[in-house]
Amino acid sequence: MALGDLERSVMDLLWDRPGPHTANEVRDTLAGDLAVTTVLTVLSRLEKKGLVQRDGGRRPHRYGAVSSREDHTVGLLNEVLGSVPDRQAVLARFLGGIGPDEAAAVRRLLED
Amino acid sequence: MALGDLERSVMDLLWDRPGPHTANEVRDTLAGDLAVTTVLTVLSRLEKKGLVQRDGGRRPHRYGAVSSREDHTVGLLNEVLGSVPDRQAVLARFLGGIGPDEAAAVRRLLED
DNA sequence: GACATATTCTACAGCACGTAGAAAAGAAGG
DNA sequence: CCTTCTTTTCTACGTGCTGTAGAATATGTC
Repeated sequence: MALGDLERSVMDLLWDRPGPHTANEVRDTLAGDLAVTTVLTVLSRLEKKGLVQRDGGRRPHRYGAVSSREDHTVGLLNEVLGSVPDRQAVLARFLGGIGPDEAAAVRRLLED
Repeated sequence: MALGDLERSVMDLLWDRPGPHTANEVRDTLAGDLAVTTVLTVLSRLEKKGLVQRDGGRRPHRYGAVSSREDHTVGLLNEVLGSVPDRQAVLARFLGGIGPDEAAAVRRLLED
């Protein structure tokens, strides 16, 4: 599920700042001057997409990211890789394109 | 630039079959019963997106993919990775999630 | 030139997203 | 309990993208 610009900004905010947030906090932290209802709409859509979870126990409700930015991004990577018949071939081209420093890092990451 | 379902089908077709194709060939190969104009519209949009190139020398025009499916997909991967502040952290989680066989393949791919 | 074929223009419906007002629901204080 | 403030939900609209294709135009063939 692709994200729009504002949805993305909200997710970035939730990822960057720890803990659950109220809609008003999100609005105050976001750039620009949005209405709270706008933020609430976006948060609801993100919730429906499974990216945000809401604590609706007490008011105001608190919102937080369901998974980390890294896990979410890995999901995107696998989605992209799933759209292709030869995953290996793509990885080959990808690895061929990364710099030597990053290649070393990848090698290091594979020790386990 | 994200692709719609039909756009994706057309790209898959151009990637799977070699050589440039006419709009009619594309239409005949695609599932469903689309009008040629539909196919032409999609091909034009894909051309505008830089994914398809057209040989408009003789009629009917011939269309082909600009880059391989693998190169295009690598571009998508890098786009996804570019949206994140810590690329390395995402790669770490990604590599942690792949199977041992694929990890071995990646290791092998890094020999060069 | 008449006819067949191919391409471009124009158009529209559906959907996702940014955006927010109006209405409803809940809290808080007197 | 009644009023008032805050928060949430409903509803709505403009825009841009995509699937879809007819109408109009251009090009090739005989």
